[in-house]
Amino acid sequence: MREVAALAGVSLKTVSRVINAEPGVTPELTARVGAAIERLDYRHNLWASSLRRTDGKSATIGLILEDIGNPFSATLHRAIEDVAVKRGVLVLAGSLEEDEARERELVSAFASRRVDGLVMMPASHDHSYLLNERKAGTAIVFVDRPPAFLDADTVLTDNLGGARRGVQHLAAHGHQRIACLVDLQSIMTAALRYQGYREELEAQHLTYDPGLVRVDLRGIEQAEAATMDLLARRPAPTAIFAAQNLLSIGAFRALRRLGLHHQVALVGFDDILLADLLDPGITVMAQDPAAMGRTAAELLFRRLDGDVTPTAHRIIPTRLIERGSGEIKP
Amino acid sequence: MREVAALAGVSLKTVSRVINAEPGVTPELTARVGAAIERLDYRHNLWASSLRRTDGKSATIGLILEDIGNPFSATLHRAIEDVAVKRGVLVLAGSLEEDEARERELVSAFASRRVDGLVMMPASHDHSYLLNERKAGTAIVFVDRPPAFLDADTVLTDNLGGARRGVQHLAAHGHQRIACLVDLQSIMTAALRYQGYREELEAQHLTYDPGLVRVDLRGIEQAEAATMDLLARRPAPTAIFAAQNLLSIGAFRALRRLGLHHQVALVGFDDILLADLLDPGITVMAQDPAAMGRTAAELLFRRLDGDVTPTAHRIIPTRLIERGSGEIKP
DNA sequence: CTCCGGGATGACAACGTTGTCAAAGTAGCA
DNA sequence: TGCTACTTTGACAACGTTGTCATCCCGGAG
Repeated sequence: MREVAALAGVSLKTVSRVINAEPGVTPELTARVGAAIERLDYRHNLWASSLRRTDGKSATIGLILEDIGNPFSATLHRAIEDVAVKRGVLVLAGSLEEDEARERELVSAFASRRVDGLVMMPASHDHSYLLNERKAGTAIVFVDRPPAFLDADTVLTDNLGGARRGVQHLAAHGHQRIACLVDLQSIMTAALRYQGYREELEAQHLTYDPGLVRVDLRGIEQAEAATMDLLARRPAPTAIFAAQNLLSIGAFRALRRLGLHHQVALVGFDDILLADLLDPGITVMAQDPAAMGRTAAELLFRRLDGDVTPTAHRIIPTRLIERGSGEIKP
Repeated sequence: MREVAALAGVSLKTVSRVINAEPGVTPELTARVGAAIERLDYRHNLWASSLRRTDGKSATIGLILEDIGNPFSATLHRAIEDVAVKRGVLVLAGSLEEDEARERELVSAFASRRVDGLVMMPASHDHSYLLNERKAGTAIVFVDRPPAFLDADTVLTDNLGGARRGVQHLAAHGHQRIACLVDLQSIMTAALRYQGYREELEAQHLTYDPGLVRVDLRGIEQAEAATMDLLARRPAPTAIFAAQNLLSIGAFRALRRLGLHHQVALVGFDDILLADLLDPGITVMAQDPAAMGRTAAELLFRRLDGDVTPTAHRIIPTRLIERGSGEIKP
C-alpha cells in the first residue's frame, strides 16, 4: 500500500479511501490510485484491515458440521455459501465426526481467526463454553441439532413430527407390527425420531414391542444385520421404519437379500439420492437441508446486522415422498 | 494480551513467548501466564500474529470447487480437510458453478485473506493471472482439471484411460454399436473422456458413428431425452457409455422407461451412490475423489514446506466396478 | 481585503502481535 | 574479586491497515 501511495504520488490514507470507496476523493486521484494498484498488482490485506477497523468484522464465518463429505452436510454447506456470497462473506468449514473434543478445537481455531459468526451442528452436549465467544461478539446459530445449556438461535428438522408421519403412513396401510431402526441414542435427532415412533404407535393404538426396536446402530452394515435379525423373529414385523439415511439403505439391502423387498414395507427418514430408481423405490420422510442452511445463514446474518430480538427457533418441515416401499400392504 | 501480561505481572513479550511455546521461559512464569490466559478467557489473534510474523503464514488454505454440494467435490473437500487438520490448518471453500468470473472473484477473496495455499478445480481456461499470486508466495495445486497457460502441480483422474477401459469392457462383451453421452465439451475432463471413447473404438476396429454420440449434455433430464432419442434409431445401439455421473443416471432412467434395462448395456464414468442396489447394478469406471484430495493436499503442503522441485503431475487411476449393466450381451 | 465554511488531503497513532536487541541476573572460573 | 558466558526477561519498533484530527485550498459573503 505504501508503494501504491508512492507511485500514485498520494498519501497512504488516500489509497485507503479509494480502496474502501469512501466519498470525497477527486475522480482524478481515484483514477491515479486505481492505475497504481493495477500496475503493482496490489492486494488489500483484509486481516490488517479488520484489525484496525472499529467493527472488526472479518467477512468470514465458521461452519462446523458432522462430516463435510456427507451429502446432507454438503448440501447444507452449499446453501449457507449461497447466502454468504451475496454479502462477500467466505465460509470456513470443519468436520466433527461426533468428536466432542474436536468441536472445542474447531471453535477455538475459528475464534483465533476472528470469524464473525458460527453455524454449528454440534456433537457435544454442553455448550455453555460458547458463552465467552458470544460475549466476544460472535453470532452463533445451531443447525440440525439443538444447543444444550445455552440459549441460541436454532434451525431444526421436524424430527418428532416427521417420524410420526412416517409411522402413521405405515399404520394407514394396515401394518401392526412395525419395526424400528435407530442411530446412536445420544444424538438428539435420533432420540426424537425414536420418540416419534413410540408416540405414533400409541396414537394408533398399536402395542409397543421392544423386541422390534434396534438402537445405537451405526452405518449400513449394522443396519443390515439388525434387519436380518428382526425379520427372523416370529411373528415377523410386516414393516420397518428406518430412522436414518444409512439405516434405510442397510434395511433395503437386507430385504433384497431375503427376497422380501416386495413383501415387507419400508419407510426411511431422510432422503437418499437415487431412491426413486430402486425397485421398489424407497418411501421416505425427506428433510430439506438446503432450506435449513438458508434459514440458518439468514438468521446468522440478521444477528450480524444487529438484530437483538429473542432467540429464534425454526422448525423445517419434512415431506413424505411415496415411492412404493412404504405402500406395501401386510 | 496486554491484560494477560498485566494480570500475570510480566511483559507482553513473555506472554507471546508462552503462547508460541518458545523455549527459555521459567516454568513458574509459564504457569502464571497460563492461569491468566485461562482467567481472562484470552483468545490469540491469529491474523495479528501472521501479520507480524516473518513467514506470514495464516494456517489457512483456500479450496475452489465446482460445487461444494455435489458428492464428488464434497468427498474431495473432506479428504483435503483430513490432511489439513493434522497441521492445524483450516480450509476456506467456495463454489464456481462453471463461472469464470466467479473463479477470479474467489481467488481475489482468498488472496485478500492471505491464504497460504490454493487447491482449485478451475472453470476458466486461462490461469496466467495466477502468476501474481504465486509470486506472492501462494502455493497452488490444480485438481480434477488441468491449468492452462500456467505450469502448476496437478492431480487428475485418468480420464482418457478410464474411458478407454470402459468402452473396451463393452466391446469385450460383443458390442459393436456403442453410443456415447458427453457433458459440455468445453470441460476438459469431458473432452478427454470423449477422446478416449473414440480412441478405443479405433483400437477395437469398430466404426465411429457420429449419430451415436450426444455431446454438451447437462444433467439428468437432458441425458434421459438424449438416450430415448438414441434408442429410437435403427439400427439401435446395443450399449451406452455415459461419460459422467448424472448422464449415467439419465441413461438408466430412459432404459427403465423403455423396459430395456436388461437388454441394453450401460457403463458409466464416475461412481454413483447406491448404484449397486439398482436392478441391474450400474457398472462404472469409478474415480477416487478421496485419493485426489489427499494427493492434492500433500502436494500443496510439500510446497509450503519449501519443496522447489519441478511441478508434479499426478494421475489417479480409475477402477472398473462390474455390477451387471455393463456385462449385458447384445 | 479579510474572514468563514466546506471539501480534499495528509500526518500520526493505534489495532494485536512478534522480531530484535539490550539489560539484568546467575553461575563458573581464574 | 573480577571477568566471561550464558540464560531469562523486557522495551521498542514494525507488520498493513484505518480512525482522528489537523492542514490546506478555494469560493463566497461581509
